[in-house]
Amino acid sequence: MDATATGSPDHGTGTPTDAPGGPATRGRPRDPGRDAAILDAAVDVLAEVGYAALTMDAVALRARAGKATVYRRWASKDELVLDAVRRLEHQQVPVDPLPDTGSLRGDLLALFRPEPAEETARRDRAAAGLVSVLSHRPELAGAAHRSLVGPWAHAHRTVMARAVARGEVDPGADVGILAQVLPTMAAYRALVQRAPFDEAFLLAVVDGVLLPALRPPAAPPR
Amino acid sequence: MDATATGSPDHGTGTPTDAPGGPATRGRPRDPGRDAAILDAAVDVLAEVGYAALTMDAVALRARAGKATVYRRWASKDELVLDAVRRLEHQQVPVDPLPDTGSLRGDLLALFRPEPAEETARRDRAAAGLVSVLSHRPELAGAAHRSLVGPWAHAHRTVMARAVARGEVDPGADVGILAQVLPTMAAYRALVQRAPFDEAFLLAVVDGVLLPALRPPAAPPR
Amino acid sequence: MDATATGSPDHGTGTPTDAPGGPATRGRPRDPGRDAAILDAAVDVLAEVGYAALTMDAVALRARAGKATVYRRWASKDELVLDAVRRLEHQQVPVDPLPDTGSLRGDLLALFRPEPAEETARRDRAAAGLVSVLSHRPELAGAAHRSLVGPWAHAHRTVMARAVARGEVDPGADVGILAQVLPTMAAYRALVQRAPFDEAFLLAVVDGVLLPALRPPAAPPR
Amino acid sequence: MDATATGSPDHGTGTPTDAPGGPATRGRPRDPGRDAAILDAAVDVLAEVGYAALTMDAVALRARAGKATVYRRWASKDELVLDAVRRLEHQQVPVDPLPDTGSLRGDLLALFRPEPAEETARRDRAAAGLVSVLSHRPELAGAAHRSLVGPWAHAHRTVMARAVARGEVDPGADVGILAQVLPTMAAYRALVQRAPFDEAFLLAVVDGVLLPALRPPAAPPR
DNA sequence: GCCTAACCGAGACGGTACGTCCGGTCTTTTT
DNA sequence: AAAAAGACCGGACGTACCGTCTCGGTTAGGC
Repeated sequence: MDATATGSPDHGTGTPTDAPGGPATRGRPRDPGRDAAILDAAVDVLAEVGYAALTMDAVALRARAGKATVYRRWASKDELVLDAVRRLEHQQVPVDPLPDTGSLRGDLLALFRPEPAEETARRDRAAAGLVSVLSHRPELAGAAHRSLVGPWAHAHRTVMARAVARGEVDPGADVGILAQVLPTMAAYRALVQRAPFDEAFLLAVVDGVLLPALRPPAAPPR
Repeated sequence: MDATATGSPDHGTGTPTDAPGGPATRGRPRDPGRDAAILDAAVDVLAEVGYAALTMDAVALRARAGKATVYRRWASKDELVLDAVRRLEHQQVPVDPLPDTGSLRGDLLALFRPEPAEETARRDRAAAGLVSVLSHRPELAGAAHRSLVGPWAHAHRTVMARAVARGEVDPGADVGILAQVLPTMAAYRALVQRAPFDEAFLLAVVDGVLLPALRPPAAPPR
Repeated sequence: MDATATGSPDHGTGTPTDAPGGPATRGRPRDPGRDAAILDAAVDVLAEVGYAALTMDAVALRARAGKATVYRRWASKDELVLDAVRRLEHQQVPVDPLPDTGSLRGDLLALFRPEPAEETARRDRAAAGLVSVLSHRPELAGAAHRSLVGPWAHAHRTVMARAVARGEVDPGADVGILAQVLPTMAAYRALVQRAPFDEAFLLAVVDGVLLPALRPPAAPPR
Repeated sequence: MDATATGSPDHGTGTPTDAPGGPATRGRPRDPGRDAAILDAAVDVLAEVGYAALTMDAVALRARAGKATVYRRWASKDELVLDAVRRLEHQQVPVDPLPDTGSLRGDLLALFRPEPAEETARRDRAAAGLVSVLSHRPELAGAAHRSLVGPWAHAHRTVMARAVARGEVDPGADVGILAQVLPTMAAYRALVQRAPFDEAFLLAVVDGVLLPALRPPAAPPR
């Protein structure tokens, strides 16, 4: 269900008769290399001309693929673009080895790794594409949101929970909502405002919003 | 420059007193009523079928206008839709008489006034349109952002400044960034996430983020 | 009836109150010079770009006239083009002083006056226009035919009648149909075939068709 | 050159054996059935509403074809209409078994075979279309003329030559031009004058022009 | 080692919206 | 009231692109 809803390639492993005893994969199997080639082409075209001017023919041509090969994997332009954007976003969420600097502020800042300018431009074009997809297919909004800010929010939640465990911050803080603040505001910047997500903004949010809201409720000794 | 950048209708050639001895306005002048009729039609169609299915022919037909009359004023579908969205946004000044309940929490909650459901649906469709326009013309992102969250952020800033003046909150708080938190997160919800901006979310942000971050540093022992 | 049917300009001498005692020509009278200016412009445009590419705006622009001024005189593009063609054709029917060389053959050949090549090209473009008008408005076909081949056929009829009176030709000949042969074939050449109406063709028809058909029925002395 | 000049559908790229090692025909081949379906639809629409009101959308709709499929074969409305007219003309070979009644007059009259009224109307609309095409593309005039009057003139020439061989007519007659008289005048009637090509006219030309011009020079004393 | 089904590139296909152009009408100001 | 200028409605034009279908040809299995 998730695969269909989010537009990821429909790898035809599941034929109608998927029952035990009859996988019966007859005929030539799909070339898995085409998936990546098409997705790469889509990312390139998206970054070069934007969503509005992206055509399926152009993607197919650049991937040296036929249009049928594309449509066998993605049901529509929107599905393809959505996956292309995801590929772009996914490969740069830096939360795989979660930083652990010992302080909450250090962790939060470390989660933001500046990227090369070239990559930034790429992401900006992709953001335009994603936004447009959402306007065409609102039912994908949830999936896109989860995929975009979900990992970031999860990382923030983890880092904040560790700070709580360390006794560094207010144990009664609403970590659930606080963990969403920075990812959401950053996503809004990228998708709608198109302003750069620079370090100044990062510091303003961390030092002006998150840390004040999390700071312990006043030390007993007055 | 403004006209081009923002897509507003390109009204004729110059003011009546163009130049000394100038030819003045010759020929039939543009009918200003057509501007409004077309924009209204665009807003209607946008609200009914959304951006992707909005057709210039449909707009022209509903406005009882020829397509040439539409294209004489807006150079493309995107320009027209952008103006239509703007009209929608403009006509809802969110906080004309700024609430003053005496407490910061009361003010913040009062700023969120539930609107009739019908109006909400209308604005949601329009938001979809706006988002799509942004994906086609990223250079308009700044203007759209200012018109969407600008007024809200300004209202929040005022309310917070009053709380500072009352001595209710931490005078050293970064009101500049804090005033953006709720408007930005709300806009993200509406434009990208397509989740309802309901009261639960409002309370979570106010009580979990804004008030904690603003509370005075030296709380009396609880 | 003829004026309306053929599209000649509707010179507004006849206002609704044309009754005796009340000519009452009120308001600014029509500028008769505009008729000629517009017609000249139409002829020029027709000759330059042909019927298909002739636009009313182009004609009005070249005549330095407003479109309303054109439409006040001619009800449609077809009517105007028809008149333009007529002006072109009319001014070169050379039958005003009917030639009288003393012999039928001399008269027939004299009716054909070679024209400068520049004028020929003009006529060719005009012919295209006429033909197209007829395809749009078949009801004008009769009028166009009468105006184009009518004068020529009348001239031929006169010349042949004189030959009959002189006893030069068979008195029982069907002059009615014979007088149409050359004008009709010439018009066909000009309008449809677009072959030059050159002297060779003229001689072939005169010497191969008309004179043989008209020659006296064999002299009594064998 | 021929294809372009005449507007016939542009079938694919080259013959199967294009060049040694050539890429041969790749991709889905053109469906030849669409050619005929579109042409048929064009003929129908032409006959129903005439050239001026013929719409490419109407043709495509009736042929259940997309507009791209039409424009892939014909570059413009004119090209398509020309081919449609040609199809109409082609399918009426006027004189397959040449009549041989024994007399020139009998043969000439027999060449005119009345056709069903329905067919006449069809051809008349088609003639209007042909004429209009000529006005848009004068360079096709020659071809149209050859296809329209060529076969008829050829038939007349044959019949007249037989009469010469029989000694029935003047052996010195200019059969070349005489054979064109009736076809040309008939075509003029149909295309320009829009008068019916009725039997009265036929008899007038045959008895008033052709037979008198062809009669032997030494008639027995009447 | 063949047979067969499903793959692949290429591109034609139906449908639909785009933005342009033009015919004929209407509405200004100026003469 | 006519003239010049030009905006107005309606509708056809030719282009572009989406998603589907159909070619010839290739590439795995299964027999």
